Amino acid sequence: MKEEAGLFKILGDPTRLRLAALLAVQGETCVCHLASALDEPDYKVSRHLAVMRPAGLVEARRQGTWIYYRLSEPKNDFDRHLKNFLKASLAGHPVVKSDCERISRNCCRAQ
Amino acid sequence: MKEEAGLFKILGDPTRLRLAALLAVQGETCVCHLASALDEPDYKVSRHLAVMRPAGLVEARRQGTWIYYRLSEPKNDFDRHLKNFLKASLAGHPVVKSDCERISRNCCRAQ
DNA sequence: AAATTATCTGTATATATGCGCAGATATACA
DNA sequence: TGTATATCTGCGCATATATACAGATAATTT
Repeated sequence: MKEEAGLFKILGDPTRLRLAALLAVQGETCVCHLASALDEPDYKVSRHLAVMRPAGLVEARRQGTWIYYRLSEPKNDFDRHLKNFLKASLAGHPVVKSDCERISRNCCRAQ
Repeated sequence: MKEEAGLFKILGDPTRLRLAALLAVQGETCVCHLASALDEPDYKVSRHLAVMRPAGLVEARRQGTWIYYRLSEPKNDFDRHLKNFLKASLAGHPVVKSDCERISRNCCRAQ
């Protein structure tokens, strides 16, 4: 049960929950886009992603200077339920919606 | 978003997650049954319930010496999704199953 | 009224957590 | 090689959290 609780704990921080919701909605996104979406400093976003990563919540892929993060593919039933829950319960949330809109298209040279 | 994250945070402790799952499966249960189910001291269970209560996760009802706790009725879509998620993702969990079985029928005089 | 059972809480302690700054690392490009 | 951009991390600080013990409160029973 400790593992499941650990996932809840990680999502129990507003910044990390916003990141997870954003990734659930937007799919793979680079750090600078995530930071501009949340309007938070890059080091803060990076720190939180570094917490989510070893827990298996997100995975990263480097492409040149940028690092793209995405929600991990669910590895078991709990993960699957969790991912569905995140998307279903937060996709329509005002904060998530405005985070999506706030993604700056010129904070880095990607796309 | 702070409110939703707050709920995750509260469930991000193994003891509280077990309590929530147990209540989701068993329905209304008194503190001494919960404590015996989790095999944890009553004061510990009580403390954690006291954290869950003001967050609107659980509600309590006194009946004589005993206090029965139950998951609150969902007050919005997020709550509804959360409750479903808890039940769907944890009802079959080994820990939750054995917690259910460990509920002693003689730790107090209720039923 | 005293004893019993169930539940809660004040306090101390140890540990964990989030944050911001400054600097490090990595890649790309001129 | 030097510069710019993107990302990460060591560190110190302030705050939050979980736990255990002892004692408090509340309802019940004798």
